[in-house]
Amino acid sequence: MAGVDNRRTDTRERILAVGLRLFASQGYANTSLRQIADELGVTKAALYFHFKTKEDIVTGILTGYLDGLNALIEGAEPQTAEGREQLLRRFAEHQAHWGLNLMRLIRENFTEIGNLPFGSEIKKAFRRLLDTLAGPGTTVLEQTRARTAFVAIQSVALAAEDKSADERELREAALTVALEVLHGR
Amino acid sequence: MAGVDNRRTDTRERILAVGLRLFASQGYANTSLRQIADELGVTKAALYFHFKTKEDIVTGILTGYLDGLNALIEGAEPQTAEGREQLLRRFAEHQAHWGLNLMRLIRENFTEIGNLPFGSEIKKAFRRLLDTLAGPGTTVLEQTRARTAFVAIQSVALAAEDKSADERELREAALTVALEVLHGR
DNA sequence: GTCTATATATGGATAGAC
DNA sequence: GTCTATCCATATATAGAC
Repeated sequence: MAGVDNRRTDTRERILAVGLRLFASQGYANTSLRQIADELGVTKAALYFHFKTKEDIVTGILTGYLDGLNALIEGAEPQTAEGREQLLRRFAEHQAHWGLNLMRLIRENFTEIGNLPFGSEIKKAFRRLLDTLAGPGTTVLEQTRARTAFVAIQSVALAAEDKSADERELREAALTVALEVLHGR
Repeated sequence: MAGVDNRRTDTRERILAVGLRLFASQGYANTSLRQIADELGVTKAALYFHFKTKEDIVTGILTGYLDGLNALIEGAEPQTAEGREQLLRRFAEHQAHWGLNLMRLIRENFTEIGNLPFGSEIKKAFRRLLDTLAGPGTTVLEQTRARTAFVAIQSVALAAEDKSADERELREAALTVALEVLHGR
């Protein structure tokens, strides 16, 4: 039957999970394949059965996130204030869905990730998101509002680092503030 | 006379300048001493006359920034709303004074920098700044406002990346939005 | 799918001459 | 203050056995 003989068919997923955690907490360049392999109880060579390069691992971690982000932007209605607020809400949900470690990997390792070929796609998506969020025919002040709303959502990862408050409460507060700043309350 | 025979007494400063630019644009781990040396037209070994380790270079880059930041926080009056707004204004000036590359080095390489011994001091200072900015006896919502005001100022570096708008205008808009978000308009 | 062994490159750092 | 030469550790990646 399906699912019976897959004792280690999940190795690929486990590599992605450990890679995400280590990349997020130590940085991409500072995390070696040996470290990932050790945590999984395998050797470095085993990783190369599942991924051709180190970069392929981080690509595997980020690809679903990027696809969802692009879908968000694609489906937005940037002409109306309601449509832009809706986009901001969906972005907040998207961030919550992918979790704190992925948020940290992207935001707090922005240079490292953004300089990778795949990472530049994420940078492009972020820029499209900011432009869409700001709306058409935008002033610098409106662009600043959109950007601030965007980083307000992202900053949940910063707050959740060593706070006693629970993540859900932090997300709700961040969304509240982000929404009110988006169009000047 | 002083200043006559200093053809290369400024090498130390030039190392810091090139290091800042490369660390900010490529990341700390991804920038080799060889690359810094090449841009200066010297060899790696020459760097070791001026700095004992690679880490000492990034410490030299960040130390003035950290001292100024701590002085800001020390001199703040966190008991009143006016005092907290004043702190935010001074933080904005401080960021402007140290420039975009240093802002990027800290914010967009947060994991790499923050995991260095010296970098953890900056993380601590940021946390003190956030706490001070939020004021005494703070709710989650007020903490979120303080954090959002903080990242709004930081996000100038993100905006200045490929925009035609001038840096000064971006800074003013960021401060305006940050101030209005700090205490809920 | 995972292992051992190894090729190959590059990094930070030091010794000692000039 | 800068150079050449080198040490040494660690990194990614591959070959081939099991």
